[in-house]
Amino acid sequence: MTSGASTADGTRRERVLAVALGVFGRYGFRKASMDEIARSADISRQGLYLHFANKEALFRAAVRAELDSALHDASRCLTEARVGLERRVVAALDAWLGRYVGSMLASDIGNMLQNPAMRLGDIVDPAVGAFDDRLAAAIAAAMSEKDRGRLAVTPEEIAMALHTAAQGAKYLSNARAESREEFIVRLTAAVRVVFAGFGASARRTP
Amino acid sequence: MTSGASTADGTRRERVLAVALGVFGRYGFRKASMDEIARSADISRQGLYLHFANKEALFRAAVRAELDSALHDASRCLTEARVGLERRVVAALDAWLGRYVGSMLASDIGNMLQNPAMRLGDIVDPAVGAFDDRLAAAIAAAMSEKDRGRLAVTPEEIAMALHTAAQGAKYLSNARAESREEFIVRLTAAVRVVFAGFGASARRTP
DNA sequence: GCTTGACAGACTTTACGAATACTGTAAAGT
DNA sequence: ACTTTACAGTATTCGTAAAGTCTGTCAAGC
Repeated sequence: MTSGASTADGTRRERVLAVALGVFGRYGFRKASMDEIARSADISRQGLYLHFANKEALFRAAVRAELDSALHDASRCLTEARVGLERRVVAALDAWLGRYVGSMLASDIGNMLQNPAMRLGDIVDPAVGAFDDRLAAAIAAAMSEKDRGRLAVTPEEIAMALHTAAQGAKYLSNARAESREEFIVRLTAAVRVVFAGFGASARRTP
Repeated sequence: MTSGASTADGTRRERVLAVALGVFGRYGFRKASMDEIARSADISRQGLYLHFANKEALFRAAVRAELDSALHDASRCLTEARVGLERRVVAALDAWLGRYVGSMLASDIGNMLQNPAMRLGDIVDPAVGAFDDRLAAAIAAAMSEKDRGRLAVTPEEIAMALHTAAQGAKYLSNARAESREEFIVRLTAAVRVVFAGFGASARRTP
């Protein structure tokens, strides 16, 4: 096998993407330069062009990798064994939305993702959908049959509402220049309320 | 009495404040000019200085008036007779946060209010507190004694969570350039979920 | 009680050429 | 599989100077 190649390739690629996202996050798409990214990743500028056709392709790949990673982390939080639903949901929403809260990136990555001008819908929308699906699945799994009949809302609706509330907590914390801790407090308060009405099955404490 | 004066004063003042808020909202504090505000309000620029010491005083007065008005509207929504709590809460949150959703004001008023650089905390914080209080009171009033004992969260916590969720709905609708209708759909979905667990008393339909 | 006109000083915008930086491509080297 | 060097064409930044705008204040007038 020409073995080491593809593995080393993968690691290097990942490192480049992580570095690139940091630079894009700090400076925004326009002001981030290929040269700065290359230097930060300790490769030549031309090395970047061997992996990515152009600046936009690199940016989109970095966003995709970041969303994959966040989705993976959030999924892991949701499937944690022996932890109550409420805690798992808070952890997952924090992994999904809280990453850059309080880090005062000049042009916040989360905002870039939502900005229609960036045309990232084809990358972001499926990731958001996947997150909502897993959140809904975790909620459904924790709901008893009884709950499912009794409640007027579906797990999907609960997941959407939690996602909306988490977005609000993030917005408020960002707008008021709060720390990630304060974000988590806001988030926890909202999640607690959503689950407060849903019986003991949802509030099992670890 | 030197009667007409003070009444006419009040009306004129209100008109000026409404116009000023529009101009501040469209252009932001810096780019909004006293001249533009004066012309839009059909008075002379110097007339403004007879009522307001300077640009900042005018801005703060306009913000105060806007918050008073929004708080008044929201309160009215909350005390509407013969309407279920859920609908009243949606209407109140829409009155409180939804006013400028979808109106593509260059520098959205809501964002100005949250921006610490604007130093509006002494005006905004009490108004936000008052809104939360009234929201909590409306929720408390609709909760049966039984509910109050059964639930693990207070009306105040529920109000805060609803407020956070509404902020999230607003952020998402703004970021994605959605209309106010779409904002209300998001908002309603979140409110429905929060109240879903809280028994029939909260979901009485009108 | 409000208007018009005028004014100083601070600040912003515009214009413009020179300097610099960036992207994307290519070729030669290790 | 990557690096270095080089290059064309374009975009961005920088320094500077002139023109313009804005705030806040004053005086005179109805």
